[in-house]
Amino acid sequence: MLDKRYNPKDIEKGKYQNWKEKNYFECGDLKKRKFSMVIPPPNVTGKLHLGHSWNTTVQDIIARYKRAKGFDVLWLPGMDHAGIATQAKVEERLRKEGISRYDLGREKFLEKAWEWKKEYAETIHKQWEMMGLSLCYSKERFTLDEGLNKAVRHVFKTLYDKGWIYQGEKIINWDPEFKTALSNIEVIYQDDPGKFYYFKYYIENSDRYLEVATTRPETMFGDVCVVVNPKDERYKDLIGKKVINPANGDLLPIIADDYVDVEFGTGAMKCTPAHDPNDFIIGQKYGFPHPKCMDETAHMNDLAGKYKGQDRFECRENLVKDIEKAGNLIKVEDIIHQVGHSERSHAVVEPYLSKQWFVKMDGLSKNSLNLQNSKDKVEFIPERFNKIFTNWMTDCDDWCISRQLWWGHRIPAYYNKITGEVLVSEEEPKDMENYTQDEDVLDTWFSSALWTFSTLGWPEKTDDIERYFPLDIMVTAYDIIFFWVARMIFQGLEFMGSRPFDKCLIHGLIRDANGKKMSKSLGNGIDPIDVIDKYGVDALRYFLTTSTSPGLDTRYSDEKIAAASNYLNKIWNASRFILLNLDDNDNESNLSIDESKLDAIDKYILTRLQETIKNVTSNMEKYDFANASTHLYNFVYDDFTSWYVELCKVKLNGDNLELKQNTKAVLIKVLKDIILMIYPYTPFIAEEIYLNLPGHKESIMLDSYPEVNEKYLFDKESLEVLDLIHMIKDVRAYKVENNLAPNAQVELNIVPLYKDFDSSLFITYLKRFAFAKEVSIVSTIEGNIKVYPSCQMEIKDNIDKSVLLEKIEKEIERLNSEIARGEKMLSNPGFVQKAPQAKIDLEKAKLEQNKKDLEVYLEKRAKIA
RNA sequence: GGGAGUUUAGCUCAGCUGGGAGAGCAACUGUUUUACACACAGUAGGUCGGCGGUUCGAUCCCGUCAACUCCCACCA
Repeated sequence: MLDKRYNPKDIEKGKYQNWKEKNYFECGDLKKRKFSMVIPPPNVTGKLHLGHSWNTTVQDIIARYKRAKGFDVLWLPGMDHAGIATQAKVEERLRKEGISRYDLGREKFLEKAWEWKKEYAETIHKQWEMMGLSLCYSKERFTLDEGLNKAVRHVFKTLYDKGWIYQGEKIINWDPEFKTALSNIEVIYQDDPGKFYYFKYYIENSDRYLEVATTRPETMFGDVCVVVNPKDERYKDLIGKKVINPANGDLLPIIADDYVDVEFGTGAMKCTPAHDPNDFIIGQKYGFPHPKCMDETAHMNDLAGKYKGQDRFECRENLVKDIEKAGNLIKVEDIIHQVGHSERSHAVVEPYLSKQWFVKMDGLSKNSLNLQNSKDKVEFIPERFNKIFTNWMTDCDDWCISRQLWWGHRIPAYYNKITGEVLVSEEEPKDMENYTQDEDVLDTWFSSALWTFSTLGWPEKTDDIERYFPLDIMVTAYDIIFFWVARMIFQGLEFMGSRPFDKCLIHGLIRDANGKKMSKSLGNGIDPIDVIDKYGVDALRYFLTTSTSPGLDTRYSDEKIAAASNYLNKIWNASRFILLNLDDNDNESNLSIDESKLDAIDKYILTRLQETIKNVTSNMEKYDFANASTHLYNFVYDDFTSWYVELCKVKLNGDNLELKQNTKAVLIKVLKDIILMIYPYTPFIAEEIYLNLPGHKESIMLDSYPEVNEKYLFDKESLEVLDLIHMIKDVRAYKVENNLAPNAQVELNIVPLYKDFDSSLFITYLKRFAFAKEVSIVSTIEGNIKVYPSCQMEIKDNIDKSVLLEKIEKEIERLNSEIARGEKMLSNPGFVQKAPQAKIDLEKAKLEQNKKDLEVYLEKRAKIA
């Protein structure tokens, strides 16, 4: 039997281990239709946050729902080695012990990194368990495991042979802290305060000078020329002459190029090919060299003369001071400008000329765009994210994939020690002694991009690939559409020849109560574990998946979790009440519904139940879990606990044993369906209640999702019970209005409006729930009248005529305005001609009813007056 | 500079293909009614951001303006 209180901690205990041990999470039943998903692999860098909880709960709901719907569900778990992020953490840990990765050397360092991975994998497993995720653990993968490495090598080699992977010397985004190249999307631009320095560049052998402005004076040591616009009248005569670089006295030619904007700054631009992508293009165009003035840690090199060894910002400051002393500083403007920072280290990214590996994007993106224009496209939910995806695909730069790190897939390129020739090969060359392997590793996302099929054993031809690829759905937040979703799509297309998943369900980010992003530095992060401790995991899961709208961000709030918890408590207690009413000999068979004995109230709840199953299911199918849950919530509160369970108490306390038994059967039936529908959201409480129901299976995980049953749809009885409910409400309101106690006794008269009106139903329940001393069936009503579709009701009282008249007057007024509205609508030729027939009929019926009601009230008024 | 999203009750948000706006929390009144005070019964609260258009009819469709948020973009 259920405890008096819903206590999440107690009921969550042991369930997960049990499910896991019984292999309920595993897939492989070939008799069933397959449904497959892979988890977006979390980084092995730390604890999971609420964003993960959200993302994985959505998937768990899908997995559990699909299993209950009879699918063979593969939900593949795994983790990401997260190159830069993890390496940074490991290095940080080492630094605390006073050692650097270079002290250890590559091999030893990697051992440390694997230790780290092991440690954090354990943490992540624990958190998955805590969240109740029904993952197929037997299929678990890691982005750096042997199989995935094989896939990576194969992909690299294939694309290289095709010419779609190449090595090139380009300006890339350099992270001077982690000393590695980054891809464009790993750079975060933010508005930083900066300075715009205006310097005098004297014309050679002249007193005249050119004003040149820059935000990065330290790069002046890498300058090769000054560029002006050929149309710029101010400088026309200077083109071809030379100016003196105020940083080092070098002579720089003045050249002309359209690229320079006459309006911007001084109209004269210094050009540093090795430290700026645009300058690089200009440098190439005019055949300038491209000297670098910094080393890989963004410290100045030989070119910077006396500033050698200084950090770039230190050099900037010193250099400006020196130029000022020399009288060549004109002014300094404070500006706010966009500065690129490394996504991981947050260091200011240095555009830097460097030899790196790239993935050529034009062919891959064209294929993806074609896919999205075909009927085989990946369906984004919500759809607008397709546009985000295709916009990005339409013009994206080549993808820089090499990273100067150790933790990751090492690039399968080998350089001949003598000739320097490059050999790209999936396996080490046989004469390895003649080769050295490329030192670099691949961008983490290179392996993540293959996650949808490499995890199934590709490039081997495995049964899992055959059965589970392509995946049915991918669930992820919108912030990694470019990093991950896009790359999975083009790689899936390239190597598997099809979209990697049919649908891509995009959700938002979780924010704090004020709408701010949760972050460590702000200290506004919420640890899922704390929430679980306080409210239980079911409440957290329910909150995460129901108080959100597709594709939008959501705010965390304690109140919302508390509300979820209250809801679960409600279900708990309703279950408890129902179970308390069972006796020892009740079992599955004597609790099956006898349809011939259903009364109006049973028919009402069963009808509403069918409608609810229909609405919930259709929303589950659309992956709209918020909407689905709302339908269930309303049913649970309004129809089931507020009315049906309350009304049933009459029958349960009565002495009609047959009726009582059938009522219990209906209660159990409705409760069971509710539990089965709430189960994907809140598996723990659902399992606990489920296991207390008669005729339960070994676990709710083995039962199936409720289906609509046409034989439980009843119109007339539903309508009558609805009227009964309205009557009870009206009587209650009447009492409040007249300062009567809630349980004050009243006398009621009822006029049935049709022949087979079930008067005993109304009498019984009005007595109990409206505290009616007496309910009489009459043919006409003298006093305080209320009108319903199936009957009229009078609350007998001795209010004086004037008050009664006033009330009737009010009602007449209301009806008149309703009738006026209806008549206006129906006499509008436009409406009658163009509105759908159903709407016209509805309005006509409403008008008729209102007219009828008005007549009743008018008659009443005449009588009293 | 381009693109997307948001704007509905005091707060957080729903509102499904256009046909008289809803929930949760908060507020107010009442109730220890034998599942639940984590509850029940009831009440109050909204020119659905502004303007214009389409339509018989607009919170919903179109245009425009405003505010906020986010993404993308090489302006030195």
